[in-house]
Amino acid sequence: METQNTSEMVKDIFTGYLENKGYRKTPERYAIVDTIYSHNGHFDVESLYAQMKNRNYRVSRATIYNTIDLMADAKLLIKHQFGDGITQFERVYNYKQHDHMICTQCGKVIEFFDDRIEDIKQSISDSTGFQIDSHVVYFHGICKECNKK
Amino acid sequence: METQNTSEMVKDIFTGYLENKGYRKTPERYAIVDTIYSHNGHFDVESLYAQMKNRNYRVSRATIYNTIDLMADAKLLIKHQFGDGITQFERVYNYKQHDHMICTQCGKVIEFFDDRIEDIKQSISDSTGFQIDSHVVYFHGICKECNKK
DNA sequence: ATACATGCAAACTGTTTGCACGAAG
DNA sequence: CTTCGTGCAAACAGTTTGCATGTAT
Repeated sequence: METQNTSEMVKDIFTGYLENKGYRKTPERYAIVDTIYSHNGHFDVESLYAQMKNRNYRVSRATIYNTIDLMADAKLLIKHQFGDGITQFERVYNYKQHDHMICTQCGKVIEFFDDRIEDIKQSISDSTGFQIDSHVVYFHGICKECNKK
Repeated sequence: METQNTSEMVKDIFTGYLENKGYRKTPERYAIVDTIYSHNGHFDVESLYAQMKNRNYRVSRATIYNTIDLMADAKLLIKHQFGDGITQFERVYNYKQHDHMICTQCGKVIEFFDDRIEDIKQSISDSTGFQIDSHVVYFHGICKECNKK
């Protein structure tokens, strides 16, 4: 099962990260990693907190913030600020590279993919000496549905 | 003088926008537009507020927020959230189209330009029916200087 | 046994809101 | 004269911080 594998892989990467940095392997941290990797979409801290409550995990918001930072550092998730004021996150390991279009009318976020972005990263990196680890691309505009109205 | 022209053009666009929307032409709004277009770089609300105080303009933060929203709507500025929690803005009219690289180590923001991004926008727009008005591209990584250390 | 991580609540910060006053139309 | 915009301060929301307790090492 593919999901199973991803989940295991992520746990291993995270364990390696913690060991490497000398951080402790607490059950709370693993519970958070697990919950995040149990679904694909974007999420914010508040809904993650609610979801973990539902699963009967007892973790505080502070620990969620802390663990999210660790995961971002370990390249297991990425932070988004689409402009509505709420910071969103999404898992990044083994999930198809993609970018986002945001409708300025209805707020919908649509994913798209274009591999020319990798080419651009390569050449900018080559010409500037800036080592590019990750990227974020947002296209703002009016989605198909809103445009019909 | 080129700056003079830009400033005049922007004022005209803004006036047209206000008239079109039926909003009032208040001195505070023009003072804010003027101050923003008196420099090029990124800025946040707090530093703009301070700068206007120095110029002896009396405007409240609330009015700054309000006017910034109008300018964004009029496509005279763009909003950035580079990830440090502070929302930054930058003028956009008659300023070379560019994007940003953010050093995750020292926080530096470097501008770069690549016109292939326009090609991508075009083809994504064609294939999805999403009307793309503007874009934001962030490359995250380690800048040349930090990489030397 | 010794820090480090957690939970909780209080503190903090950037932004929004409500209201009375002032000015644009 | 009417209504919208402003200034001010209070409210708000998301995030960070401090401290006592718990627990991984």
